[in-house]
Amino acid sequence: MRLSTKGRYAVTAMLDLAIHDGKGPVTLADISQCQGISLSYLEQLFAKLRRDGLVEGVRGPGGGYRLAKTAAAISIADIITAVDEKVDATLCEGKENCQDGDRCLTHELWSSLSTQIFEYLSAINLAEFLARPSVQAIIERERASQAGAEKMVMSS
Amino acid sequence: MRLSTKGRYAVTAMLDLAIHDGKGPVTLADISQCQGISLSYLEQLFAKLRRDGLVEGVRGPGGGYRLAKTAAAISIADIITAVDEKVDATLCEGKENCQDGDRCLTHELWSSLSTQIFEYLSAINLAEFLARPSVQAIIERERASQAGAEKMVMSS
DNA sequence: GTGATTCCCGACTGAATTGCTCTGGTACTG
DNA sequence: CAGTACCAGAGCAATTCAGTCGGGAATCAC
Repeated sequence: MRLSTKGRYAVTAMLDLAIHDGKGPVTLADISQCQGISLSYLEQLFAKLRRDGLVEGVRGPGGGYRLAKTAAAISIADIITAVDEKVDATLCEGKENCQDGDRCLTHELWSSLSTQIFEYLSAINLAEFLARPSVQAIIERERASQAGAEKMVMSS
Repeated sequence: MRLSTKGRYAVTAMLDLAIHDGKGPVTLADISQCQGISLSYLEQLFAKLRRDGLVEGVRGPGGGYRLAKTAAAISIADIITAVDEKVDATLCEGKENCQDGDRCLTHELWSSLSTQIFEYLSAINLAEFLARPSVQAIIERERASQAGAEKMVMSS
């Protein structure tokens, strides 16, 4: 269980998809431009998200990515474990029993804590997260600035 | 806020110190042997822990490290931030307002989540963690094997 | 069909970080 | 003073991060 910028990119992008859920797929180019990260790097992240069945791609013009499940069925933990391939490859994978016997605490103490963080993140799904007031405020602010830039779209 | 093996080493070592709290300092050589990591690496970690006022060293024979505060006054978050110097240096440090205006979710969504994890880890202190049944079970098992190896100590 | 758009896939790279070693100190105690 | 233990810094192999490049394959508009 790692918690790095890689996971942040993935979570933010997934939230982006969740917002546009039901309103057509979102292209990686848009996410790339908005988040300020390279398109190829995003492609690598989404390849993992796709392998884990979290998103599905729609090819061709007007295509992009959309959520493969409902927003409520995708947890933050799902996203992070998908991209941050968990390397809990501890030195002693359960077999070590600390046989020198003096003062020893094995990794079990840590994994106990790590599991709790994982369960905590598992309890948060995209739909619930988006419904939070603090998050809604950001989205509303986004929507306001989006209306201001609507002249660029010229379709609707 | 990162969550890697570095933090795990530190937390596990600090739990080790908390268990032996009041029973004399613990040497790094012991922790090094038991956790299976190098002594110099441990020294680096403990240098950071000491700089943050979490532990204090006792020099000379019979010396070692002990907690600088009570176990209840040290949270897991304290330990992790001490060794895992937080690099939440996001690209746009609050000033970016995502002005291309289309579909954009900034780092604020992530930091909202990151803050919650931090607060969650802040709420757990060493004393409370050690008092948990699952952790106590491990300690008791340790103590049993320690009694088995008591012949090596020959002092008590 | 043709071409444009978009996803898909793999390899490669420079920089940073991790985990660790080595060397040489300094402070304290018996 | 000799041994134990902390303190400090350079350095190093492996891994990861973030990104680049180049080429495919599916889909839609025409």
